[in-house]
Amino acid sequence: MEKDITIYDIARELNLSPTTISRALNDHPAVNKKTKQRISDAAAQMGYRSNFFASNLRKQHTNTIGLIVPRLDSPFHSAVISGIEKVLNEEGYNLIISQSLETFQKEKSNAKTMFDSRVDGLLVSLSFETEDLQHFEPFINRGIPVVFYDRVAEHRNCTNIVIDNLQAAHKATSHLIEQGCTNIVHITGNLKRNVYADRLKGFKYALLDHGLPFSEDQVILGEMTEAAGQKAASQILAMSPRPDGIFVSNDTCAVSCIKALKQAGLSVPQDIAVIGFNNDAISRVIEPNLTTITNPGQEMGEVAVKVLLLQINGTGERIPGNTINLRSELIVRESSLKSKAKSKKKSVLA
Amino acid sequence: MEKDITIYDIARELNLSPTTISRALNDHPAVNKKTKQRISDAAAQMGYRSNFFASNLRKQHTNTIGLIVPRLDSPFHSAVISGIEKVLNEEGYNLIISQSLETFQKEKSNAKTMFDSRVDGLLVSLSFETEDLQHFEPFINRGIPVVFYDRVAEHRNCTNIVIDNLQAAHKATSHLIEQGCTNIVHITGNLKRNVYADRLKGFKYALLDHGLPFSEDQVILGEMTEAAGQKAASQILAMSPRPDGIFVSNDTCAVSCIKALKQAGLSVPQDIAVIGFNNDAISRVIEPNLTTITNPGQEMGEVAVKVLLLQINGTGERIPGNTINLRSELIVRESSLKSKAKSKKKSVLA
DNA sequence: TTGTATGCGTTATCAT
DNA sequence: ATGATAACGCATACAA
Repeated sequence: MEKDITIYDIARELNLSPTTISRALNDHPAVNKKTKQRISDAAAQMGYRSNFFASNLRKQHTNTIGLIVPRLDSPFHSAVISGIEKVLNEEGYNLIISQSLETFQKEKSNAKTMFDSRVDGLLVSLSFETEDLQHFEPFINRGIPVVFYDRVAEHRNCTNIVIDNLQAAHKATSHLIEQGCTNIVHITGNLKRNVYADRLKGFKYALLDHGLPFSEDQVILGEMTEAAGQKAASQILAMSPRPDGIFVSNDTCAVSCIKALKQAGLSVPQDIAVIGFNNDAISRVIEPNLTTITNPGQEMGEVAVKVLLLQINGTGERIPGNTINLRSELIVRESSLKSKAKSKKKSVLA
Repeated sequence: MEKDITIYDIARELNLSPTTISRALNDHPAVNKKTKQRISDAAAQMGYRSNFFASNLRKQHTNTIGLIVPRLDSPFHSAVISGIEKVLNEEGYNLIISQSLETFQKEKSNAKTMFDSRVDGLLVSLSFETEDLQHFEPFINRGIPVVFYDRVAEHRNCTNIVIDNLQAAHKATSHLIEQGCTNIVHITGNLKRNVYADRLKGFKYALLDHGLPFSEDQVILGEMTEAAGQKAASQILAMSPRPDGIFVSNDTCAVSCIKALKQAGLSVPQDIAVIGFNNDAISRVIEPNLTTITNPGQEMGEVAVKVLLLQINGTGERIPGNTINLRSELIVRESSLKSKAKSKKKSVLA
């Protein structure tokens, strides 16, 4: 349990002032190259490590950015975090993470913790239940940039990173219609969240654009979990006439729905075509493979953090109320392919 | 951009000394109850927030713990992190995370960052390539506790949190043998890592215990990725005589292997029975559903961090070189059930 | 190019 | 029960 060595120790060792040591270690231009070298050698040799806390205390910033995420154990958010961590690590920033577990309450308390931790910037994907953005005001008021991604909300000064959910949903729904579906159900999440509200809009507009009727009965709202998918399936099975297509707002839910449907003796896509969302690994495992929409988590994380860093090191540019759209596309697999589907024997057996 | 308010501001406001404010805010017993109340009211009213950095600088600890994990985008590690975050959040600790991406190099650099960040404790699951534990010595030497989980290594002073991989593998292999398999292949990862080495041992011992021969040809080493599963499948298809059972060290790999096998016209479990590892969601989606072994990620995370916290707040107990075993069990599903498998028509169609 | 002096906000020590 | 003072390690304004 040795003692930490400080710039004072190095200064004494080299007969220099602590100031010079500090400057050299921070690569200040006004330090002699040779002195700089001597100092960095000595520092390395003596096992010096900078004290973040003293430095932060002095500089009034933390080199830490905060992330509030609905849940950690989701393939999409894992990918996002992976992207964030990658960039941040290269830039020498630290990341602190907390999960809201989809509750407003927890999200508020997380925000408070982040604020008290004096993060230099905040990355947020909103919980299902979040009602307003009050809890982020302290950041805004102090000029601490906040960037929302995926589950976003409009706020002056905050940038949003998203995909075009409306368009994606429109594409998915249109695809179902082109496959011959005329009675389509949409399973989605809490409409407070843009992602679900926008997908519902895209769903509606697509029906409209193809001259199909829309009624509220065609929308099933839920938690988008495995259990929710099962429950939705049984609701769908009870509908009459039975729907011939389903557009689900995530793959987890779509997959469990398909499982339940198959168990009930239906065949996908012949009896019901299904489309999911996110392009999780699971979508390539379910049989039939799931048609879905890509949601570039890793890229979204990278972009979000880059935008945040840009604002932190603000070279003036503010980008207020701006939204950045990332590309996403429909990946067509068997679960929606009514036309090309060979009349498999499986359908008979079920 | 208002100015931060400090204990001095509160002190001035209430005509007290900063010392008393500090004590009150830290719930020091030697402060009058009523004064305490006045102070905490004033603090709340004035919007005071403690400055971690000043406090840390003074107290010489950070209330932050570090986590080094092979990859963030894995269901198992997501679950672990979820567990860790949950406990830490309750205890008022911060978590900083970095991923080694399975390389020794990156793990070393991560460790250095963590050390420079002056984490109060470190949680680690080793990368594939890690050769030694040198990079953790600085922590040990400074009395900073390090806890390994899942991918662990023996080290004086460090606690390991694991499941009994040997026993689990033994159970899995025995199950295959009981199902009538006599020519079993084991697909696993880098044997530097305990998890893979122990599973291989369990595999061997099970064969031995049932009087079956073992040869090195029965072991396929790989990255345990989706691609690795495919590759392993083609190797298996080229073997003669063809194996009738496979025990795979993770579900991702097992699933892609099954997919390839099916594509080649084989039926699982009739032609080849398969068992995976981890009980990821994907194991309940693949057809046939995958027999697998539970690996309690969330619990492992919780236990690991609790042990770490115990050592940090060291009430004397050291638990050096100790290992904590968590329960895990075999979950039997269709992919290994040769005996009960109805001769499905699917087998004929393939 | 280098050095001196000071303050960042807290907490520990030692008084009262 | 409360207060005065110093110290944690660093970075900057100012001086030389």
